[in-house]
Amino acid sequence: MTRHAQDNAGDRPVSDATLRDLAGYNIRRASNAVQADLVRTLAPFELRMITYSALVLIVDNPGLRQTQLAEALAIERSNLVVVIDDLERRELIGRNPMPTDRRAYALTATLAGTRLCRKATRAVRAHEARILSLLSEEERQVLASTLRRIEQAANDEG
Amino acid sequence: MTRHAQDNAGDRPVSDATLRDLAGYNIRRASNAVQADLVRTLAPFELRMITYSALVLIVDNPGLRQTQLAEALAIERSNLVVVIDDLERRELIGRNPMPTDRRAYALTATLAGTRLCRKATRAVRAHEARILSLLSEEERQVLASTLRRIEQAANDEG
DNA sequence: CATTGATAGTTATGAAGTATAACAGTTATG
DNA sequence: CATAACTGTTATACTTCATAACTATCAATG
Repeated sequence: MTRHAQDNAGDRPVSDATLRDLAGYNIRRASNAVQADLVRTLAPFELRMITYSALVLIVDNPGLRQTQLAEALAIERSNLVVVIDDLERRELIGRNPMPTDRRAYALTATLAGTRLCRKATRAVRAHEARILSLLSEEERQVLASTLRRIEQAANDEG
Repeated sequence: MTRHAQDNAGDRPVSDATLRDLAGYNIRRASNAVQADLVRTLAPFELRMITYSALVLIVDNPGLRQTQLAEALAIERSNLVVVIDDLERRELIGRNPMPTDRRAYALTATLAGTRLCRKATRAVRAHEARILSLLSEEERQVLASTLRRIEQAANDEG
């Protein structure tokens, strides 16, 4: 594919130049690396990525329904159930009856849930500060905006 | 967590402002979206992401061993086996004996494999051109370089 | 050169993530 | 009121990913 396709019988370093030209490859590699690190950051709080994300959204959007939350997290309703079960069992959130709709639950964080969320978010921010220490504030802004445009464009393709 | 934590009993849009402040969240969302789209692009070639990536690396680095390939792809040796099995069954690559080491295989692409690789890469590039059409050439370069620095920093954390 | 330890590829297995279908209870609609 | 649609749930299967254990082979050391 690229210029230097040479015999690799010896232990030459493997060239991934073709793949490095692809944005999808670079995004995925970076995502995996950051993700793995985030998992370690959240482990002390006994939170997985999805559990943490759900908790944040519940704290920020008290009263939302599970269907809304699943959509915001871009996961299936059915897969959200165990996540909510976990958070509820640990009394970090509550499933409250909705007066207007007896099918749905209004999700709200407990005081403990709000506190844990705050602590975890501080840890995640500290972690990101280390990861992004090489980037200027402007570069971070540009990165965020670029990624959002890519996400948008990719979703529109479907 | 953020400024506007308001009751969401109605159907207000869900705010993910706290998570959007996190680079890890933005990277993951963009990665998932692009990934899903890439899967669709590769489907006509009956290639999955990992199978495609493996094929590219074999074409670009003829003669490399499976352990080298697994490391380059950042997956476990054991999980690479089925990928190589698939490519070999379809006669896109070959496991050749290594004269210097009878434990290892020298992986090489067949003519059909090289051709398929070229066609698939063209399709992926065309797909990326659509996804990235909103970005200037300079923005793409900046993105690639930024992502690589992040990947590097995150890996160094471990 | 024999023994010991490391390495390449493989297999089996389990954990985690993800997608689909079906169901009961409830709400909305014609 | 009857039908359709929606909410949360369960069951299920498929994919991805990591780990341990195994065979065959190579490398190193006494």
